[in-house]
Amino acid sequence: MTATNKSRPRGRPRHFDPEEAVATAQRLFHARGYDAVSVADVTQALGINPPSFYAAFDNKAGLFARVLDRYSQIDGIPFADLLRPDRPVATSLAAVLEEAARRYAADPAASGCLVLEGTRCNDGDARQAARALNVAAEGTIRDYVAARHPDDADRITDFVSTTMSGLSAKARNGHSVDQLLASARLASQALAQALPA
Amino acid sequence: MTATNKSRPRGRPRHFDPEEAVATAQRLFHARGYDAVSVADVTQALGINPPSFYAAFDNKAGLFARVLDRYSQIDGIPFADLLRPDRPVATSLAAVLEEAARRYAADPAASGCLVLEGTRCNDGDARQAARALNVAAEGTIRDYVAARHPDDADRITDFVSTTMSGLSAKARNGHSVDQLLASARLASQALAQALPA
DNA sequence: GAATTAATGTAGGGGTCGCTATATAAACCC
DNA sequence: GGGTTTATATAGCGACCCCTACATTAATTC
Repeated sequence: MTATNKSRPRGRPRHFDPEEAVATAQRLFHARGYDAVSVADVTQALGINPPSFYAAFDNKAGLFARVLDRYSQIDGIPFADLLRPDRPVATSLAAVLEEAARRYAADPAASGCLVLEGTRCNDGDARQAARALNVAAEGTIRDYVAARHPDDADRITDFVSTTMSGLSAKARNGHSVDQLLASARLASQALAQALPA
Repeated sequence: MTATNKSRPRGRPRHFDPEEAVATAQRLFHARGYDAVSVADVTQALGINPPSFYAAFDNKAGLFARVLDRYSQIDGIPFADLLRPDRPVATSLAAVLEEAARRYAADPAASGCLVLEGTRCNDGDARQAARALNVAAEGTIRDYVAARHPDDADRITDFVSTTMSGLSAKARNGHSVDQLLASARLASQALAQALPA
């Protein structure tokens, strides 16, 4: 499967797979939020003891950073695919919002956006890691908009980001996919109006 | 000032004013969020000891309920004033969003909406208290919209609520009043388009 | 005055938090 | 085998969490 068949490293071999561990931790963090997941929760879910955890991930925020990277690469919104230069900016942004609506409510056990929710946790390091990814995503959006609507890039990006934050928050408060989609489409109407093709 | 001059009650008189205490606690909760404020933080800010706190407010969530009531009566958005029957529904809702944008970023030390942020904390009782107020506010909006646009009331309410959640989240992440106002106005464009006067 | 009522201050219980010191176990190389 | 390296398991530290038992103080009523 995922066997990396190099000659084994020196000391005692690991009893668990760090990649699987990150995936498991992602589930926990996404379900309950960073603050509500304790290191004990993680170690128990992994069937390991605290020293193994700290040897592999340094600390709780370190694990969260790994989780955020995995999330943005695997489960995050594929901005590169959606922000296409061959169609109107408003159309691409509408696709982003629609994709957000679908993903944020797709799994009731992991609602909302892990990054956006992470930007609001009570741990400074974890919050900063999430904010960095959030800033990067906003930068991607802003650059895309600026290429054709330079004067509107900032406020359009703010609006899209604000809407996504709202969608994530409402997903966590129980809104269904249909409800989120309806809100996303209403927001997209504003974009279509503000960004004439 | 606020002296309620009735004949004093029986036992030893209180050393602190519960109303002032609620106001102080509101500041703390609004600044840091429910989870990040400890009972020790509150008692220290009030200059009292834990037993006095628990005698007056039962527990931390009990204090938060008092704070939420005070907030929604004094610092919350005045829906009754803004949702006026003498102007277009979309205009009233735009006024609500604009008011939210202004309030959420007015005080950098108390950004966002205390109720909306409270609906996402990690304490069940506190969360439920906040959600009850949120549900009530959404009901007010829904009833107002339904009077003239019954078929659109649900989705419009969802959209307004989602936008407010986004504004609150972004306020807490550092967006300025101007940024929030711009986003609120873009959202209002969608409302104007969806709800013809 | 004595009895009653209620809020106070002191002190700490019981629990969870993130994290670690220490010793042991399991692989490697020679 | 012996020596080295690395991950493990056991056990627990110090800090903080929400909350409370208990004796004391300050007001009332009688």
